[in-house]
Amino acid sequence: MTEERAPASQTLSRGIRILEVLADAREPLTIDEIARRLDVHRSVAYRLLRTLEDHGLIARDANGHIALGARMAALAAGVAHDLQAEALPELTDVANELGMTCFLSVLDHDECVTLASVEPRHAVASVAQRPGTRHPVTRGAPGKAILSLVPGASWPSGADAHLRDEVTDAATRGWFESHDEVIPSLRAVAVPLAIRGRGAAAIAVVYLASPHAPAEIAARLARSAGVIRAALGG
Amino acid sequence: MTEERAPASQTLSRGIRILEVLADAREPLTIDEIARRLDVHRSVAYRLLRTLEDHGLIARDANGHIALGARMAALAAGVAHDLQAEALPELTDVANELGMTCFLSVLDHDECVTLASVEPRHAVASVAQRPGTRHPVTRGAPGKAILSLVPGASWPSGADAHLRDEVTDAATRGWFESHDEVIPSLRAVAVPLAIRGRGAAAIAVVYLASPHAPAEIAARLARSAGVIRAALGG
DNA sequence: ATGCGTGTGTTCTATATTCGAACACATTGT
DNA sequence: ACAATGTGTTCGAATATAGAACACACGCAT
Repeated sequence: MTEERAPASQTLSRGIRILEVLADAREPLTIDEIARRLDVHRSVAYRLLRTLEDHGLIARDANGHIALGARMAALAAGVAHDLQAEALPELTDVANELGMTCFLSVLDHDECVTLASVEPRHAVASVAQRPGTRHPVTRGAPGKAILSLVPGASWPSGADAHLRDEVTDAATRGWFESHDEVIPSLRAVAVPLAIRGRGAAAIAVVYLASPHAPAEIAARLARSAGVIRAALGG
Repeated sequence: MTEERAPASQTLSRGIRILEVLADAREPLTIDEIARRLDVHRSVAYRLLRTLEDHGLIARDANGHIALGARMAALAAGVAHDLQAEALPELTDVANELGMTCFLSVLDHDECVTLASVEPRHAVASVAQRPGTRHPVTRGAPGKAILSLVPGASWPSGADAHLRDEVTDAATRGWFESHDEVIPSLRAVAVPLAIRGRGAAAIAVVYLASPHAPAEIAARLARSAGVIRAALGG
């Protein structure tokens, strides 16, 4: 059944799993605890940790406990670097004009990952879409906007017929909205952002209440999406 | 001389170097090019890349070329997670009250890394300190603020006597300023942010010109620093 | 103090894992 | 048609790694 033909590197895979474990854990961990969670011998974890430390990806606090290092953030700055660079000014403009948190999301397998976000002056809440947050792409306006760019055949398994109809319907008008889907009582409006040769993306805003009509918001987002796409030759 | 007794993991180190190479390269690379830059056999790079791909840390564009994947951003969100969470609302307040970009930096070996930044409404420029940017800690106001928290013995090699005097002088008044140090014609004001058991950090603002006196700005920053430190039990 | 539990760092050998060459194939441009 | 470039796969040899075992430091209870 499971056509397991993946000749993966054991050592590298374990090293990455350490990073994943540390990102999940909200607190610094000991070597023993990390080895336990990876289900490897402690001396293995030790060598891997030493290597990660050499590269600055992890750091030890005063107690010797281990957490992700600041250089992880520096590495992540290279993700879709040009897209972020072009999108950020636009996100800022939209956030300030509409008074809403505005953010950029991209597709990552079956999840919707926020790459950058900008808060306006009177942010309703600190529920701000922090960069790096992710949730299933089948939920929320940005997710649906992204799905509208993806060939139906390669949709994730969580997509039912109802979702397909909803997405294809909204795709014709060019924008998407959601309510209570990712964060309770929060609304979102999103437009897809397709760039040549790059994965699907979307820009969106979230808000509690707004003087603007959703269609009006969508029009503003679409304008910025056009600017970004033009800048990247998409 | 160099007591090289670092039993590091070759495989993991090479895998990480791939990520570093991809972060540096502003464009997607081929497997051959990556293997060339790592100076390893292509089949080695291939297996490592396959593993990185399994974990979502890299992705291929339409041409099959390779770039950092969105999940890198998700991983990086775990860096100093609690610090970021506590600092972000404060950064936002400061940015909006002073009308300047406000950001959080931490120490990473001999570099100053920006973890989070917030732009105000009327941002003078999109020179916004993007999260992940880094520069030598010996330059700029945030760097000096961070250095003031570091025992002199463990200062980086780039620190001369002049810098030491400057930092110790400013440390007594509690805040730091710089001009033309990191970005030409830009000024910055920073205050140190020491948190129990965690690495040195600082919050700062950058601006071109300001109606506020530097001391006034510093006082506002210090207030937020106090709030953050209190929240984290530092 | 003594013992106990936990955590870190180091050394060592068998072997599983990785290395690197070679092959097959697709694509692109000359 | 041919070379040039890139990708994916196989395979034996060699080496980097896995995991056990040891030495040590620290905190905490008995």
